[in-house]
Amino acid sequence: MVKDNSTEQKILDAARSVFIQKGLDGARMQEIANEAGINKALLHYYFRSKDKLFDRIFSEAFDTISTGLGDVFSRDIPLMDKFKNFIDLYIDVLSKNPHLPVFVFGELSRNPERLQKGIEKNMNNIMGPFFIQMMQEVNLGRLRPIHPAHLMLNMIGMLVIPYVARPMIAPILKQHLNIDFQDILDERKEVIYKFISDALIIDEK
Amino acid sequence: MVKDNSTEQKILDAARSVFIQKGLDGARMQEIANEAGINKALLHYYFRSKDKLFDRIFSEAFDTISTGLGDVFSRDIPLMDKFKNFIDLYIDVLSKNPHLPVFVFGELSRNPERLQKGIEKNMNNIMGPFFIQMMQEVNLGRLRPIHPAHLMLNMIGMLVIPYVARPMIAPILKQHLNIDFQDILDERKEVIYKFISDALIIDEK
DNA sequence: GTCTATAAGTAGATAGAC
DNA sequence: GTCTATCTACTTATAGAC
Repeated sequence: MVKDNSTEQKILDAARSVFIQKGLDGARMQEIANEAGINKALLHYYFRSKDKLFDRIFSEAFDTISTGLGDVFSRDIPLMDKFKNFIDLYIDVLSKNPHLPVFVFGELSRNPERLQKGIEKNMNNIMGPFFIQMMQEVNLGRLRPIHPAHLMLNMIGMLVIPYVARPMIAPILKQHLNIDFQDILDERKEVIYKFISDALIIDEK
Repeated sequence: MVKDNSTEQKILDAARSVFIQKGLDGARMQEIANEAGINKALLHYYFRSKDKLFDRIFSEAFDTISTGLGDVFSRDIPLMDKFKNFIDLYIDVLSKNPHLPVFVFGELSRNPERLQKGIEKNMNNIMGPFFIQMMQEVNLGRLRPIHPAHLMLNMIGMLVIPYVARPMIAPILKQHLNIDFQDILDERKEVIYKFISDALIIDEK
């Protein structure tokens, strides 16, 4: 993540930290300057305005959160392996960037025009073949029928929810059941894959 | 929702609308005053400060989003019926308040101390019996084993994700597959219930 | 209760020295 | 490139008339 110790890089690291924690409206240029160990004027020297600096951070975050959707689903492997790879990859990304979903979804909901154009073009080549592959498995009687869009929603929901709802759920689990949320997080990969396998795969006994 | 046309109620309606759309930091007292058809001074007359007004709105939102967790799970009915009731209730709440999850999760992630104390106490009476009921079904060989905490995460994730990620997913579905997101939303109740049924229930053929 | 006017503080952004 | 000092605009909050 950290390329070097140049001022620009220090600014980006500080901006990332502050923007993701406080959001566009809650972030202060002064705080970013402090965290970068410089002053406000230098921020404006490198990035003309708060909005421009934010755009940079948001684009980066958006790229991170849409990682793998392309790579994983375009590989020529069995469907369930795609799901497994997707789950593993996504949990790894999220565990390294736990606040990313709230940040991206929040800023996107207040300003949907931020949606990047790049993603959409790449999608065409991915979604088509993936949908066809799912239809085939269904027709072969190996998968219970479900619309691919719903399945993707289900997977993404199960993947993202622990990070999004953590401040709400972690205290409840701890207080009433003495469960550490981190233990739950550690089990998510296996649990989610098993859950969708059980839901999808038709047992042929 | 609207009790009467009193000034206080007009303020609360306006504040709810603005705060949920823009968040605490993005909201402006002037905008709330405009939307309520009054001036800023009157806002401070009714609610001493922006923070106090926000607290009121957030508490209300938090109550709404934690609706039913109690009612549904404490009723003495079969486990799968509880899930079905929970899904139906939650989707109804969300379809009437589609921006609530992003709002609550966002504000809570920036300020976890907002978590209400009330919820936690009620939880004790609910979670215990529900967990026991699940264990029994598992021991009877009717449900595939899964930790109740994971199951709840899975359900909540699948329920909430369409509303949270809508600005990101809706354009993709529309552009590449010509699917209206509203059609997906209309199918969620049935899809989610079927998905968890297929995942949980052991077929006894 | 409701208004106008204004105070007090803070934000992003720039000027200009070094 | 980096700094200090400052401008301008905006925001919450209050004072005080009606």
